[in-house]
Amino acid sequence: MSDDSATSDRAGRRDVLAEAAAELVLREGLGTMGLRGLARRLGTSDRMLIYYFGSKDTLVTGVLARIGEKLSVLLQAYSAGPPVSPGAFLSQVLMLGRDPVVMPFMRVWTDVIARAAAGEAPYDMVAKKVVADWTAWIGTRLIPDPDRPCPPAALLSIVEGVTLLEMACPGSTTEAGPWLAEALMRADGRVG
Amino acid sequence: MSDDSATSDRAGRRDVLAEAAAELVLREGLGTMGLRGLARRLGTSDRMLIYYFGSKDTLVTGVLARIGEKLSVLLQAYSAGPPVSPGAFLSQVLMLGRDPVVMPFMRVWTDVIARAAAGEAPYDMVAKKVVADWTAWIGTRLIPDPDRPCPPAALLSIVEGVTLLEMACPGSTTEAGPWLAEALMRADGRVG
DNA sequence: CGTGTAGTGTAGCACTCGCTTCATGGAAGG
DNA sequence: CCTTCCATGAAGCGAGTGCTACACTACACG
Repeated sequence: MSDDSATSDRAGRRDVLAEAAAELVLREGLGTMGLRGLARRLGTSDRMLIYYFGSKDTLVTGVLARIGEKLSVLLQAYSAGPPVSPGAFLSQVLMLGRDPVVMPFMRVWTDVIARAAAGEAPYDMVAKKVVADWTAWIGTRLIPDPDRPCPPAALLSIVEGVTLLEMACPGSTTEAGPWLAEALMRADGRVG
Repeated sequence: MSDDSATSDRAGRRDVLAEAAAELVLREGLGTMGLRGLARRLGTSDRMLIYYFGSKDTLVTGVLARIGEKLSVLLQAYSAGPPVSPGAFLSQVLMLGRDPVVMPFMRVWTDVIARAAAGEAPYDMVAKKVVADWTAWIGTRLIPDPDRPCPPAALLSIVEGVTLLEMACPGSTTEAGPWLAEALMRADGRVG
């Protein structure tokens, strides 16, 4: 019950498992989320995963929520600067997406959204929150433009599209990212 | 025993099944590609699908190839005009993607690419060809720009991203598409 | 007629999936 | 010591998957 023994009670053990699963998913992707395989990699059993999480769906949503928290901590560092134009933002985010620390998060989120697009539960629910969080964050990072307000979903679409294509056909988007960022920056400078 | 004849009953029946399956997938998505469910909707049995196609993978690739042929016929009509700028092209394609006839194709291809991104066979192989075909077609539709050649994958990324986000969170991209097209068109007009 | 052969229905195999049931070990508490 | 209850392993359930073995019909050909 004391803080140093927080890992000995049930909630603590569940937390440890969720954390380990989150690290595993970031490392190896969502394809590892079968109960038996996941349990084996975590050094436990499917029986115990159900025991601690109740169902696979709550396990998945819990692990993804934890991954979301990790990412939001990471993004704090990038939210410190001043708001920027859509083109500059896209350039920053595409650069950020190639950071080896951030890349696993992009891949997991894109995978979540892809599964949601296929109608797979519980990813469809998670995806709604992920998209909402991303658009909110993007909104705070953009210079407000009363003439042509940039919908955050526009930039999110580009990031998701580039990430998806890169996952499906590695190397196919090496030129696409920089060109898009530069094109939007050209558009930034073009006044109505 | 002359089944090497071009119009053998067996090849014909397989063709009929592939065509019906293609129509079904366009109508209801790739989620309907389980052998038993697919067979039931086609008025036959899983036993017969394996009999005519040999395996599910060849069935899937055959059906997707047929869908690709259908789309390329559709796109012929849009390949008649002169090449355009990236912004104009994006505007046209995003409009095209809302055409009720073309939309099912976009959804299927995006689903294929999403499954490929997850490493699912045989979609990973199909996706490579789909991406190659799309980039080739986009390449023929763009005005060559010696200064800033637009990588076709850039426009494909946007189209895939918008489609994916729209499938996962319907309505989330209603403003994104037009804004992106207009931004790229602004960039088109910006020289140097 | 008999013999083959192409098409098809029925049942089933071997596997994976999420999840449950049962039994046990072992520590906490009286 | 005995009881009680939490954590865990072993096995299994029911439904799903792609795919196969077998039997049967209908037709072709000698």
